[in-house]
Amino acid sequence: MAEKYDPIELDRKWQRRWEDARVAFVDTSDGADKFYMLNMFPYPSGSRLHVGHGRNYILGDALYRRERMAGRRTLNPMGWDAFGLPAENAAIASGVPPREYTTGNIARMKEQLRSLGLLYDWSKELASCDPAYYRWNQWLFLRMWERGLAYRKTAPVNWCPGCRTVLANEQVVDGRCERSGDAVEIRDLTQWFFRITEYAERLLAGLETVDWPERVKVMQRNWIGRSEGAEVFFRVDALAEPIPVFTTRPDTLFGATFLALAPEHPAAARLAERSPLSGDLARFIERVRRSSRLERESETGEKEGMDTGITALNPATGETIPVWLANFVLPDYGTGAIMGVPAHDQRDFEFARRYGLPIRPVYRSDAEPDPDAMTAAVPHGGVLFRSGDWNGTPNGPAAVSKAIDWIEARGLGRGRLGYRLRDWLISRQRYWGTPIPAVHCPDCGVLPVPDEQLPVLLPEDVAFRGAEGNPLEQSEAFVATSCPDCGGPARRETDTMDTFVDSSWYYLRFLNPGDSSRMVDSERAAKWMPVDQYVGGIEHAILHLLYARFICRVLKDLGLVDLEEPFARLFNQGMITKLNPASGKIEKMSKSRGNTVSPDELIARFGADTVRVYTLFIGPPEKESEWSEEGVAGAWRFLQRVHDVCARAEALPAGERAEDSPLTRLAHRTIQRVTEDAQRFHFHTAVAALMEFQRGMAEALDSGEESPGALRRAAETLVQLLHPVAPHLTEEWWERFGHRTFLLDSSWPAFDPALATTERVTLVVQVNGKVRGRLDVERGAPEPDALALARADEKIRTWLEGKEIARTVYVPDRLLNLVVR
RNA sequence: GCCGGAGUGGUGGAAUGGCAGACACAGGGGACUCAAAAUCCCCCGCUCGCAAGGGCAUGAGGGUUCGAAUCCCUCCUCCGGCACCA
Repeated sequence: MAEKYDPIELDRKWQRRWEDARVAFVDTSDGADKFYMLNMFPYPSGSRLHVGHGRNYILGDALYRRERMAGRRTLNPMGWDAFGLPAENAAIASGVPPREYTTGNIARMKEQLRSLGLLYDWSKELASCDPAYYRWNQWLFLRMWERGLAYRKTAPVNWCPGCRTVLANEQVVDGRCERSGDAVEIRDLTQWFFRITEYAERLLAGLETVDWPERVKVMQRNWIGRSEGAEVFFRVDALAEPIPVFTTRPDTLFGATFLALAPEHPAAARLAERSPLSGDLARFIERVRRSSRLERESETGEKEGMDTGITALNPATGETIPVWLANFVLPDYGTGAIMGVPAHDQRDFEFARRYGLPIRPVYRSDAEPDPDAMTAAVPHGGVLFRSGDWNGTPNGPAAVSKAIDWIEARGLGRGRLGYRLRDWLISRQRYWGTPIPAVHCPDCGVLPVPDEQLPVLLPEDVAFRGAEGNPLEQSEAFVATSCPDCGGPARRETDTMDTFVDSSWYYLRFLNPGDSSRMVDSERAAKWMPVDQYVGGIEHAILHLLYARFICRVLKDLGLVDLEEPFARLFNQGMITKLNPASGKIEKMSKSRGNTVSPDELIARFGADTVRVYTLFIGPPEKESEWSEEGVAGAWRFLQRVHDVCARAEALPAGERAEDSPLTRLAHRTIQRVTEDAQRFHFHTAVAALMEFQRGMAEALDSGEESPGALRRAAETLVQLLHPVAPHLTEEWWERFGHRTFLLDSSWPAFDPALATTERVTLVVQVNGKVRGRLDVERGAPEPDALALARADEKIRTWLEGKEIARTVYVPDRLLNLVVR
């Protein structure tokens, strides 16, 4: 046998070769045969990657190499989502400046990616903390400000005490900060927002056009939360302006027996002043405002309210109804005010019962519901009654639109859509992010930084003391500026942008990373966008993916790109899990749980190819899979065997034409299987097919029944098909088989459908649907032949004894079913 | 509660209307070796049977079909999302 398989040496050799040749470089000025594939760019964390992270990149690299061999000019860039809290926290903890910390992490992480044999077009590398990058965040912000898409408002916002900053709605999970887990407080603050709600309809519509996992699309639809309804105006006797109410059931307007306002509603305070219960109301408003999100949203939370003593007019009945403040009315959904229809809405019902408010049913199925006997709201159903002109209208969408028409005709309101989606709060009271380019002038107000002054640089000579808050506030050199309008002394905005702004357009920047003249190269974007295949974790199902879709639309409206959906196809890889010795349970692999496996040691011992083979073989990539140390050894053994069969085939002469032989047929069948599996990312079954192929080759080498040419060609096919999974070993053999160019640059093998089959097939014979025998027949054997063979078969004959064949079902090359009586 | 996904040997999984368990891992047996490691070969769903062979089996129950892990209905369990959103 030839020399031993030395993966460490091969890793070194081929990683250097690929790098020296800049194999992954793509000229993006040319869009011919383009394929843009992208892994979500990572945060350069201070801890080393574990094999769970590795799955994402290995899968991406295998896809990249496969697409490339299939003949596409494939772009596979990499960059760094380099702003964010950990670097700043590290600075507070250890005094290392965030930039230095981040740069060091990037270098280490890059080396780790390289050691896995991952190929990226590093000529397009970018880092979001680079002023050459983040200046375009600022430029975009200014354009959005001009169009009213970026704005400042004072509102109750989410405050994370642990992170000491506000958060977007999307970053609050179950009332807690998604990062730190701290309970989120509600504070009234003046903050910067992006008007994503204006794009709600377009964001929903676009979901129909992308090839994404259904669950991600469902999550986004849920998050946007569209509902159709109407805005109805209620005249309030103490106020000049009527109060608008959003409802999805305007058809129940005649059943509205009270009006309820969120305590945060701007009219609430004014009502309190005019109310005889002024003091009590003010205290109630204060108490509700101070409650945490956790309390406000908890399911057990009591519905609490207070009568303002002021009345409104039900616009349909003309009756006087009381105006209440209620804690269950949310300030930032709809109009922050509701009409209470206790007969047909469970929440309103509970509220009405608690405070003795009247209940007035307007839908009846058989008998009229008795308000006094009701123990719960009556579902909408039957027909309307006690509803004037609408009486007799059956429940359904027609009733709703009839009501809207009626309301609009009388000027009492209008049809409207409601969304659960809130505007994106982008300001952060932290240092390590893009400075928001605004100036506060005592005379002129809040003004944009002029374009020519961009970028507003993040100062790097600041002190990190922790509890004192954003170091930018302490940096007089940063804060002190002059007003762009009057020239007088002014102060800079010290909030920075949510880092999700950075990641919402980076995929475009890979096309012109060094371009200091513009944010996006529209021509190249036209040629290369959208990203054909995006790969990343499910944790960004809403956050990053929603923001990126939004910003892409904004860029379209700015005329910079001509598309709405940046990511045509999305793939979410499943997590890697492992037994956690601490808890005894199988859990997601993570540093904090202490159940990580480092790829570094495995690479040092078995080489990168083994880690790649096992990672891809572990299971279907979209599902979570449990890491097993023993499984790694299996991958290693397989590569060893591949090495052995290649070594045995090395000395054989390359054959001329493919002759028809069992091995050739196996090769073509394997090409077909691997090609199809790779197309649906199922490298685990592709590897299984290659394992069978390898064994078939070993047997053919032993038997001596195959020609040298067939053996040698099979070895080359094996090496080609295995390349996306195990690039180092396969490049080595490709070279030793006499090829002068990279295997990576070879053409993916094509299969001949006529050869991707065997000549003889096993025909299953069933009697009454049960398998009773198997026949070895020639492919394409006609039914009478098969039937004759089955009748002649001794085993099958015993099942037919004394029976009459009533019917036969014949599926050529597969099965013969004899139905007997 | 609503929506989405999943449930197959000891384990990861394969098969998406036609041989259930490919390919691996673990386990058992053997070869090589003074021995060990490495490597290679064989066995490996449950059950009845000396064997030949039979029966059962893809969360549970029903249905469609010549034939169901796969399609339909009812239910159970687990995972994920949304949920006081008017």
